[in-house]
Amino acid sequence: MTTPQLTKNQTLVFDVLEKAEGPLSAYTILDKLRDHGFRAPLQVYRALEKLLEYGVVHRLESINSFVACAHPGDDCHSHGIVAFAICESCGQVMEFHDHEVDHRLMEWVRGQKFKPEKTTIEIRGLCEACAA
Amino acid sequence: MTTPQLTKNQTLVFDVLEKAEGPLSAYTILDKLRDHGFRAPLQVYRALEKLLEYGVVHRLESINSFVACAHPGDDCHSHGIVAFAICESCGQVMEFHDHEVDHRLMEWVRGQKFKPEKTTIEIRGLCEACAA
DNA sequence: TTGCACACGTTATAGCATAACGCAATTGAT
DNA sequence: ATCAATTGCGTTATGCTATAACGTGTGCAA
Ligand SMILES: [Zn+2]
Ligand SMILES: [Zn+2]
Ligand SMILES: [Zn+2]
Ligand SMILES: [Zn+2]
Repeated sequence: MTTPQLTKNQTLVFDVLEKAEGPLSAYTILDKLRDHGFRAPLQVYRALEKLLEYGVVHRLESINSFVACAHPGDDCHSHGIVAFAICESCGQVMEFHDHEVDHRLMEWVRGQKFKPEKTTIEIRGLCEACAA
Repeated sequence: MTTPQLTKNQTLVFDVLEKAEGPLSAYTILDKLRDHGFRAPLQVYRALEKLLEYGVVHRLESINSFVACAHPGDDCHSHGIVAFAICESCGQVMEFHDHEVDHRLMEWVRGQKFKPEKTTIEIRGLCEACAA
């Protein structure tokens, strides 16, 4: 997916996510953009929808939040499943991928003749700093 | 986790999930139990909390739903990560696990000194019947 | 010009989850 | 037996997450 020129709202939402320390909920993004004229959740959700489509933002299903892609310009997303480690204490997110994991999962779905559309791998726990 | 005797509400919720064809949302469970005296979401959520703790029910993070464990009595959950394939057309869920996937993910977290608490693997797509 | 696609704004509503209070039953120690 | 702690339960209220439905304006191509 090639990323077209972002619109004004898409740029605002993306900038907020990029500058954030960790993942943000849609409503948190909304609050951060009230000064820029945002008034309603849909303004955020519509921008997020496009940013997700372009692959520059990821949705963390297990915490209903969104995060800027940590590998911009990388082509990893086109040939692999993205995985996340999420610290439940400080909110830090690590994005990674593992071809062997991808391969095993895709072997399994192939055996089941299952047609995958979107795969979620999220590990919640404590990062090194917080576990100490 | 050994499963103690379930309470009345826990039994009702679990029975609904066991008899269901696929995953159910908490509010769908609530509706199915109104005839049995359920009036409020908390009655469902409190039962689910225990059932999840006992490991007899799983939560599907990507679709905000709950499903009865497909491997009752199995000890797989104690030494591996559970994965799900969810058909977005018919709602059918396949629960499986793959030691190699577990191993690779745990290798990764060990390398990062990340302390995992709960891992989610969910593949959304189309089952064989629905993809045809 | 006309039709279409798209971004945007707004209001309302739907869907998911928990806080906070109080009561009753159970358990386990004194 | 009594008291305290724990647990389950019921209820009301609230908060968080997400989308439906309607209308506006703009740019572009047929
Ligand atoms: Zn990414
Ligand atoms: Zn941390
Ligand atoms: Zn299971
Ligand atoms: Zn299906």
